[in-house]
Amino acid sequence: MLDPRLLRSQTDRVAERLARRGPVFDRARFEGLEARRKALQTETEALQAQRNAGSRRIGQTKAKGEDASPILADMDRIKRQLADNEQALAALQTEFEDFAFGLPNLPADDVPDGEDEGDNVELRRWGTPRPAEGARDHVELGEALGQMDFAAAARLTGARFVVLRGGLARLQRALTQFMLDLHTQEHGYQELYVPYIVNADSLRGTGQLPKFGEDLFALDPANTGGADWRLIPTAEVPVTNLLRDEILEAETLPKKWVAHTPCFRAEAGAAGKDTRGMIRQHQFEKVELVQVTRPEDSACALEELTAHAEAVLRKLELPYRVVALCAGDLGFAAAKTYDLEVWLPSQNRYREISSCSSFGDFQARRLLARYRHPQTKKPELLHTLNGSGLAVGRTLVAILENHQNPDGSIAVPAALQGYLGGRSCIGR
RNA sequence: GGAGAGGUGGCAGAGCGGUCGAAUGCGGCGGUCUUGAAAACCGCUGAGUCCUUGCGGCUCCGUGGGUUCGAAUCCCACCCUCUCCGCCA
Repeated sequence: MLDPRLLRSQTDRVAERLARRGPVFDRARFEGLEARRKALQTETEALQAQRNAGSRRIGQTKAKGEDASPILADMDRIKRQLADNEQALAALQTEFEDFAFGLPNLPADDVPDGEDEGDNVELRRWGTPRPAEGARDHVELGEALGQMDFAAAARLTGARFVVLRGGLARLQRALTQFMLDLHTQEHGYQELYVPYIVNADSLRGTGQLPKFGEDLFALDPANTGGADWRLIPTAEVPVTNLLRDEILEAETLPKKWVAHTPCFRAEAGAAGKDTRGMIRQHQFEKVELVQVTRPEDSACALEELTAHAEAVLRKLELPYRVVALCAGDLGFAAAKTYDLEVWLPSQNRYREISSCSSFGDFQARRLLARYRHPQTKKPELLHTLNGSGLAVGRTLVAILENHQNPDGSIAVPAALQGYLGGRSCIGR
């Protein structure tokens, strides 16, 4: 969430920066809420101070063996008024929090202007895109190999799932191992294993709740003791929430974590989009990079993290481009985002395969994720970043489409062959 | 799933319903001493938040309710941890 103090003290500036995303900030509503909160909170805290002072006096009076009943009579009035005030304040605070939690992050100053996807700015390209002519798509290739089966998955579960067999199942595993090894051995990340089911507090911490609950699969409360547990939509949730309510020592920073998890997305509102193939599934594998830095280091860390994700594409010999998202296309919690888009010849265009974002202190504030400043010794909010490194399912799609041979077999990039028992080709 | 014990500051660990945000120890920071370090001694040392920024106020002792003028302390429910038993990949 945004800094409430900044919101109050520099409302103009905040409104201006939020306006770059579009009409997301109802300023009149904010100012109304804020005026009521201020009055009510000040009054309530004053009453609490009276109550505390009165109670103390009663204790002292009784200790001296004197009669405390005059004070007690006065306390009755304070008590009743306080009960009313506290109730009203709690309601108002809930309303205020709902409002504040609904506000997206401020775009970083160097984020390009723009309303939507069309205004994103391409920064660089790598590799030579394979022409669309003669290129079969991954569904055709996978099914012809007899190793990618959507019909079977539909029978097991429903739409937007897949069964992989033999070489392609192994290819997915190989891709995962390759990515983990690259990030841990060459890029300095620590590998984590984390729960795939998280509670509502964790989802609030990273910003999936309260706004985006419909995109998450929820467990039956009958099986959770009534708790609100969801399947993770990304490893970002359990990994970043490791910081919740923590105060880290400065010398332990930056934290660089990598985790491979399945990701579960209800994809509410995506009906009709990418219904063919493995591009948009309810369940997919992802290797996620997370960094936690001091505030002054987060800008560099984003460049570094993006380069780490790019390294995967290069080693897999997959043509891609890097795009800076414009203000209007930024995700809710992001201050700045680079998307990596891999070339898909069957679609004759680049498709997102990784999204690398800096969140500034937006997530850290919700999480109360802090570090102790070496000079002031005071806790200060950390900066969080993450990016896919990469989405494994989409990487598999890209491998198939970019490295297909005329006979329908798939050439295995050199970097991956060691993970496939030395094989250089996946065929029937 | 059953039985028992327990959740208090960075850690360990006290805490008769009444100046308790909380003894004490360790750790950390600063100082004295020292050529330097250690030891010893002295002092400081939780977090969040509000406003009229004051040597201010409020909130926080697993979570949520309740009793009370007043709750870390009493009552209820839940969560978690540990030990033992059962079950299980």
